[in-house]
Amino acid sequence: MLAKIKAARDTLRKSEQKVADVVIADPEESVQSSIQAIATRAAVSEPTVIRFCRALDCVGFQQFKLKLAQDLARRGTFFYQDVTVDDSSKELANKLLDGAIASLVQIRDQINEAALDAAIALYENSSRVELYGSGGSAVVAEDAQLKFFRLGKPAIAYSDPHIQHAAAALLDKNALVIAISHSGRSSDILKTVEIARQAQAKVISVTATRSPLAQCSDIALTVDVNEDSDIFSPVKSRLAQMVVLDVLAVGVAVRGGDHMLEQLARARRAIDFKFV
Amino acid sequence: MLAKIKAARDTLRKSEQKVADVVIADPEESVQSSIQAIATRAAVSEPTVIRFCRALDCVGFQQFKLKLAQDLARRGTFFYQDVTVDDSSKELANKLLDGAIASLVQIRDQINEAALDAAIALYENSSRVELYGSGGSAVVAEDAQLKFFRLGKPAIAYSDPHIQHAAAALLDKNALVIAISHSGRSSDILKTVEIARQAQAKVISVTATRSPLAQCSDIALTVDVNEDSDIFSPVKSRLAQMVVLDVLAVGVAVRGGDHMLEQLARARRAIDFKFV
DNA sequence: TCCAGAGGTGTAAGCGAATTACACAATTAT
DNA sequence: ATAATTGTGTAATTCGCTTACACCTCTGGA
Repeated sequence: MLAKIKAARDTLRKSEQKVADVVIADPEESVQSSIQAIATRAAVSEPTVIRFCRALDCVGFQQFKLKLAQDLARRGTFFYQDVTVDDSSKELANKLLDGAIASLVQIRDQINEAALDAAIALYENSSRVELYGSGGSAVVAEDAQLKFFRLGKPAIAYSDPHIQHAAAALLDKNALVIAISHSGRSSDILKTVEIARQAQAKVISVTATRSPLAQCSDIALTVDVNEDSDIFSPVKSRLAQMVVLDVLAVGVAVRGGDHMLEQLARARRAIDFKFV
Repeated sequence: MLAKIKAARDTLRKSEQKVADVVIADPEESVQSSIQAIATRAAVSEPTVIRFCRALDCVGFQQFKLKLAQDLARRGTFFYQDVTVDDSSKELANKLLDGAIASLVQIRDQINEAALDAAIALYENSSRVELYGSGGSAVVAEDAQLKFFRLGKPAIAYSDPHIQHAAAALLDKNALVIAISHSGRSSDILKTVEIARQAQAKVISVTATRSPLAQCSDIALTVDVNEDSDIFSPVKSRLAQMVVLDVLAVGVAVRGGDHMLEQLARARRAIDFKFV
C-alpha cells in the first residue's frame, strides 16, 4: 500500500499529492487519524482525502486505513534494509531475500481480483497473445511467453521496441497484447500500445498503479514495489511481475477446467526431462 | 490480538462471548464488517460489541478493527497449497503468491555463506563471465547478464545449447562460467560445463543440491525448491535462481567498496528513464 | 419464597465521522 | 477570449459509532 502510494503519487492531482505526502511522511500517525485530521494536516478538504483513497482503489477512507494498517504491520516481519559494505555475505543474502520476500507479500495484498478476472476473460476471447517488454522487462515477457504458449494459443514475446511497433501494427481485434513495464512511462512501450489499440487489439498491462501505461490499457494488473533499495536493475519488480503473470496464466488454465490442468501437468513432466 | 480474544473468551460475559466466537470464526470477515453486521451475526446488540472491544483494551470499535487487521496481516504463515478449479481468482493468487514466498523463505535459510564468498572471489579473479541456461533458465541467465555486465567485466548469456558448446570451447582459464539449471541433470548443460572445464574455465552452478551439475562445478550455489505444485514451468525455482544471482552480483559490488556501489546507483538512475 | 441489589443487556437517542451533491475555481483547448 | 473540462472546496446528508438510560436477570440474604 505504501509502495502503491509512492508509485501513484506523481499521477495524482495536486491536492491529493499533498495528502500522499502527509501519509508517506508519517504512516503510523495516519492510520490513527480521522479524515479531518489528515485533511487539516495536508491543508486540503475532507472530500479530497476520500478522492485520494479512491484513486488508490479503496472504496472509502476506512478501507484505506485498514489496508495501510496491514501494510505497516507487515513491515515488521520481512522488511528490507539497505546493504552496507561491511555486511557479511550471510547478512547480505538475508537482507536481499527479505527485501524480495517483502515485495511479494506486498503484491499478495495488492491483487485486484476484478482486474484479474477481466484479464482472464480477455485471454479467453482472444486468438493470440503478444508480449512486449524492454530492458529488464524483456526477461519477464520471455518467461511469460513460455507459460502462455502452452495454453493453446500462439504466444510470442518481442523485446526490441522497433519490432514491437511493427508487430503491434499488424494486430487485429482478436489479438491480445500484454505490455510489461516497471515504471509504465517508457515512451517506447506507450507508443507500442497506442499502435496496438489503433489496430483494435486488447491490451493488458503489468505495471505501476496509475502510470501512463496503466491508464491507456484495457486492463492493468498493477505491480507496485518499493525499489529504493535495489542497487542494480529492479529485481523485485521483476520477481513480482513474473509472479503476477504466473497467476494470470494459472488462472486461465484453471478456468479451462480439470482437463486443461491435467494436460498441462503432462506437458510439464514431458519437458522437465530435457529443459529446466 | 486473536490470541488475546481466545484467551479472554471465557472471562467475558455471555453476550460478549458470542461476539468473540463470531470474530474467531471468521476474522477476515470481521475486519471488513461494521459494528451492525457483527452484532447481527452474533445475535447481540451493538453496544455489546463495543463492550467487547473495551474488554480487550481497545478504546472503541475502530481501534479494535485496526488491531485485528494488523494481527491478521502479521500471521505471515505462507504455506503453499495446490490450486483447485473452484478457487476464486483471489484465492488462486494468494495460493500462488504464498507458494512463491515460501520458496524464497526456504532459500533464505539455505544460503551457503562459504560458497557465496568463494563465488565472489571467483568472479573477482576472472576477466569475463558467460552465463548458460536453457529453457526456463535461459530467462534467468539473461536477467543475470543485465546485472553482471554493469560490474565492469564482459558478461554474456547464451540459451542455445549448440552455441553454448561452441562458446565454452573458446574459453580460457580467466573465464568464469555461470551455469543455471533447475534439475542440474540436463545433458546439454552437463556437456557444456565439461567442455568449459576442459578449457580451464572456472564454473559456478546455480542448481539443485548434489545434482550432477553441482558435482561437476567448482562452486555450487544451491537452490532447492519444492516444485510439486507448479502447474507450468517451475516459477518458484526461477524466482529463487534470480534472487540468488542477485545476491551474488550485489555481493561482488559490495566487495568492490562504496565507490562501486555509488557508480552502480548512478548507472541505474540513468537507465531508469529509458528502460525499466 | 420473596426481596434487594448488583451486574448484564438491549433500546433509543445523540453525536460525530464519512460520504455525496453541488457549485465554484482553475486550467486547457479552441 | 471563451467554452469545456478538470479539479477543489462548501454544505448537506447519511450512516455508523457511541452514550445514556431503562429493563431484565441473576445472586444472596431474610
